Amino acid sequence: MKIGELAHRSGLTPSRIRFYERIGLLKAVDRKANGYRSYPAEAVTILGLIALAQGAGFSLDEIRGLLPADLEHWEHDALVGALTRKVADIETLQARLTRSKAHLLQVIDEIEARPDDIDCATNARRVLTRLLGEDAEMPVASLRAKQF
Amino acid sequence: MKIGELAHRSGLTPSRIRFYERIGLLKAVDRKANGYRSYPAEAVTILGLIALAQGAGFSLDEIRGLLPADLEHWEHDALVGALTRKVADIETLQARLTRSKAHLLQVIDEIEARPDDIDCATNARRVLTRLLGEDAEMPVASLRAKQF
DNA sequence: CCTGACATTCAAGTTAACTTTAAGGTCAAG
DNA sequence: CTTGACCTTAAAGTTAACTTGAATGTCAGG
Repeated sequence: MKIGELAHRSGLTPSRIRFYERIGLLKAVDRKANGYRSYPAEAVTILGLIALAQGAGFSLDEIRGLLPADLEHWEHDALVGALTRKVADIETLQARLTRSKAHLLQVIDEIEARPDDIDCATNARRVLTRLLGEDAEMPVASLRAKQF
Repeated sequence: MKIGELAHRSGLTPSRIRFYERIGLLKAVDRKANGYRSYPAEAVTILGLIALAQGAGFSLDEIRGLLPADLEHWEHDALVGALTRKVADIETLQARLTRSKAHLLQVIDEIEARPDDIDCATNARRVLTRLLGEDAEMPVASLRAKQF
């Protein structure tokens, strides 16, 4: 299988597949006489697995550390450990998101539920003062992504 | 107030404050005769607000579009709209994280609960086949962050 | 008057995960 | 024998949000 077909079958681009090879995520593959890469059927599975792991929140570096040379021989303990840590990471992030959401809803409420006897400027000051009194959180990259 | 003191009081670095000015997030500030920036007390509030908004998931671009020239005169509708959209974004991300977590836990279980009459390689094939049959998710940047 | 802690600018570097560009080889079909 | 769809490489560009570096200026204290 040439790289174009592998790209088609895995849903990745050829440049991405070559990139993965360059950074050592994919081991160097056989070449035909003309220099073209020639992939075994298993490559589709490997690429699918990489995409899957990425979707679950693993970086390419992490994936490289976990992906075995042979798809049938995994380092169970390292793998289960990494999966377990990722679950914990997700839980941490979920807790943050829950707090962020509650904060945002509170601000929306404070803006919309302003009593008639308080003018906008005063209400703005009030909200600002309360907001800046609480401890701040660090940015969460994924919330700024155009698409997720 | 010079930039060093503002940095100290806001918890940001001077370079970051200058950077915010350069990209138009902070309007150009008064200068002393020697060229040093001279900030009003309000600047601490503005920077605190920017950091807060970042923590809630807003990009600097988004923040620039929402921050008013005068902290007491906000564009209520645009602001409430943006806050509401951000809440929706958070909910979308939370749903994804919940699915990811469930997937990870299922994989952990399939690895650990392998029946004694099935060998590792067979179990690996079984898990892989099931995994790659499901529809994949796109990467979530925040799960790969070193710190969050 | 000198030293050290500040301040200034502009340009370039950082990170991750790719894509794009440029310049060129291969090959089947018409 | 030419066209177009592939393939190759290496290097540079992309994005966001900063930081770092280089070269230089300012100023208060001893």
